Amino acid sequence: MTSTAKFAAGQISGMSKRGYHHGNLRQALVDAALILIEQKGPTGFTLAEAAKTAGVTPAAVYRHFGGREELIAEGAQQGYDIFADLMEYAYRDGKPSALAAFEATGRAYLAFARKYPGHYQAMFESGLSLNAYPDLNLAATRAQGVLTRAADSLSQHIPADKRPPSAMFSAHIWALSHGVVELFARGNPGAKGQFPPEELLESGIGIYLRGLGLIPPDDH
Amino acid sequence: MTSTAKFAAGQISGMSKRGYHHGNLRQALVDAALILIEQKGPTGFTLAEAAKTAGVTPAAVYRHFGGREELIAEGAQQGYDIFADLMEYAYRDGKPSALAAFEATGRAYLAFARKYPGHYQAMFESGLSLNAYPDLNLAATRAQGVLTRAADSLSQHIPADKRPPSAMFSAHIWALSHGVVELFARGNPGAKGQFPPEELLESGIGIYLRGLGLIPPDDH
DNA sequence: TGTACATCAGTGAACGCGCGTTCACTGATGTAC
DNA sequence: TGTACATCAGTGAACGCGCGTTCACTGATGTAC
Repeated sequence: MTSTAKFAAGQISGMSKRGYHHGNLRQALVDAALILIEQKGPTGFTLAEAAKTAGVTPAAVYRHFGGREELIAEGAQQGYDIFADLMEYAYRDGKPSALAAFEATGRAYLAFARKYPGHYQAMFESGLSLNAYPDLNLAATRAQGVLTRAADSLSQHIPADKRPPSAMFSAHIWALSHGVVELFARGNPGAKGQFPPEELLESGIGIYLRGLGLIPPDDH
Repeated sequence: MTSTAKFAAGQISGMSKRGYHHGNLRQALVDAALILIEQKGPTGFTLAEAAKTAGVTPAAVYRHFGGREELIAEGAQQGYDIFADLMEYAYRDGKPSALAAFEATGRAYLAFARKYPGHYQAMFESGLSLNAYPDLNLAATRAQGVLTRAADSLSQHIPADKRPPSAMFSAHIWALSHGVVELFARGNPGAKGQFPPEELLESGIGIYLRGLGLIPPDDH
C-alpha cells in the first residue's frame, strides 16, 4: 500500500486520529477551515481554531501550510474543482436541448452554493488574490471556462448580429446567480424571503433568455 | 447654539480633535469603522483599530457604542439611508420615461457601491441580523421599497397576464446588480475584467427588460 | 521472523502581542448666580 | 463680567485571554538487514 493510497483512504472515510500520527491532517485541516468559514465567514476564524477543530496542536498546522491564508486558498481551490465538475456534468446532463442544458447549469450553481457554503465563501467572499496563488487561478479559470462554453454553444442559436459576446452572456448569468445566492439564499438584509431562491433564479434566467430571443415571446 | 446644532456642524466639517473633548466622536468612530471595513472587510477590523483611527482610546468607544457590532450596524444604517435617497433621486430624475428612470436606478446602484464601499459592505456583507437592530431593519425596508416601487410602476406597461410580481421583478434587478458589483467591480476571482461593470450591468438589464417585453425586440 | 535504525508528523512549552473590557480619574465645557 | 460648580466625554492603567509563531522534543511508522 503506497502512502498516497493510504491518504486517499483516510480522506474518504474521514478517519479519526489514531495515536500520535493523524493519518491525513492536511485534508482534515482544510475540512475544518471550510466548516469554520461556513459558520463564521472567511475572516472570522483563526488558525488555532482550525487546528483545534482538527484535533491537533496549532503548531502542527505549519507542517502543511504556511499560514491561515494558504489554508483558505486550498479550500477555495478544491471548491473550484468541485464547482467546475458539477457545472460540466450539469451541462452535459441537460442535453440534447442546449437551452435545457443551460438552465440545468443555473440550477447547479445554486445547488453548489447550498451544498458547499464553506467552499463557496472561500471562493467568492474571501478576497484572495488569484495572482498570489497560481494553482487557484488555474482552477478558477477552468470553472469560468465551463460557464463560458455553455453560453457559447447556446448563443449559436442567436442571429450573429444580435448575439452578445458569450463571455458577457455568461457573466450576466453568473452575476445573476451570485446575486441570488448572496441576497436571497442567506440570512442577508435583502432577503425578505418572498420567493424561494430557486424560483427567483429560474424565472430571472427565463426572462433573460427570452430577451435574447432564445425562448419565443409567447412560450411558457 | 444647541448641542445638536454643534454636533451637526462637526459632522459636516469632519472637525478634528480639539483638546480633551473630541467634538463628535460618535460619527468619527462610524467613519473610521467604514474606512476600515472598506480596507479589510466587515470582520477584518477591531474595535481598538477604529478607536485609534479616530484618534481616541479604545475605552472611549464605550461611551457611544455597546461594541464592535453596534458600530457596524450604525454604519450600515447610514448606508441604507444614503442608498434609499440616491435610488429615489435617480428614479425621479429619470422621468418622464419610466424605462429611462428604471435604468437610471440601476446605474445609481453601481455608483453607490463604487462611492460608498464601506457602507456597501456593512449593509450587504457583514452578516448583521436585521432582527437585532430594528432601526436598521427599518432603513433596509425603506431602501427595498424604493426599488420595488420603481419596478411596480414600470411593470404597468406589461400586459397583466404576462407581468411577474413586481417584488420578483425588482429582486431580479437587485440580484443582477449585486452580482455585478461583487464579481466584477472588485478584485474578486470571477473578475477577469473583460467588461467594465457599468456596461455589463446596463446590457444585462437591457436584455432582461427586452425579455419582459418592455423594450421592442428590434430596438437598440 | 525479528531487530535496529531513519524519518518526520505532531507535541507542548514558551514568547511577545494586541485584543476587549473595567475602572477610578481628569479636565474641558456649559451654566447658575 | 466674573466665579464656583456640575456634568460627562475621554484618559490611561490594569486585567485576563487567545492569538501566531518558534523550538527542541518525542514517539509512531516504515524499512533495511
